[in-house]
Amino acid sequence: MVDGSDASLDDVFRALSDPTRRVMIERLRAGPRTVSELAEPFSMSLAGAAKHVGVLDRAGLVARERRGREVHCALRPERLAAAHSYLEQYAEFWGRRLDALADLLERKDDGKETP
Amino acid sequence: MVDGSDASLDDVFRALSDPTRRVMIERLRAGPRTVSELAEPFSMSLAGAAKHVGVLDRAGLVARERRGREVHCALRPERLAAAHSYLEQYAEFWGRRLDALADLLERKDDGKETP
DNA sequence: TCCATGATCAACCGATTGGTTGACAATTCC
DNA sequence: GGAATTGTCAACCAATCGGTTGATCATGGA
Repeated sequence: MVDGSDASLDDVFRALSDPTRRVMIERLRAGPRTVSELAEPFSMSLAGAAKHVGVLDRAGLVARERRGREVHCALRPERLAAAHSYLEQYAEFWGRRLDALADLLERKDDGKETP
Repeated sequence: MVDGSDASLDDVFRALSDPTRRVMIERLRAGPRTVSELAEPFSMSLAGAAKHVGVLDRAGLVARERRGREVHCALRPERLAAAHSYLEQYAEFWGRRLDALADLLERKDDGKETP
């Protein structure tokens, strides 16, 4: 179900709403990284960056695994796919309605019974 | 550019991270709605709901247009499409890597130079 | 063995969030 | 004109967020 009240989407979209975290995710596309490696591009304390990784973890977007004294992180695609497929609901909309939009606003609202 | 530091994605994903706002967006798929109509399903003050509409507006996800004493809202697909195409970057990832993920975590990290 | 490294944790801070209430403005209807 | 409807605005509140610092802990390398 791709329902609007799906609580797990809250966390996924929230996690994606921060540019620091999006950059982390993008770097993880190239393969696993340690927390320190993920933190390196940012002028930020390690603890701060590790918090971001924690958010990504709790959102289910990355998996952390301790290996010795370092923690390796890998991208988990499932939740990203969930967010993607949520938005997919609207693909039809922006294909079909792109031009109709202006009219709906400027003229009378004719859309209420047009599902 | 579908870059991680795109500031407008911040607002879009942030707007999508709230279930109230996702429900509003989904109802707008069927056609334009007034602020009151959007507020109706929720046990929340009108002012509260109107704030959510404001967030959606500032994120570029809906367009508001005052018509008489009511404000009509319509879905604007462009930014939704932007978010969708951002996630599209990863479609390749979850296609190609779905099975590789477990290995990357359990075994040595072999992914660093595999873009 | 000693020390530097990698990471987490707890406490704290200012800013933002989601929500409320109350006042207000504009429009519509009688 | 007067009253009800629709919506915004400002102020406020508790909770959360993004970030810091300092302490701690385990591990790895000299």
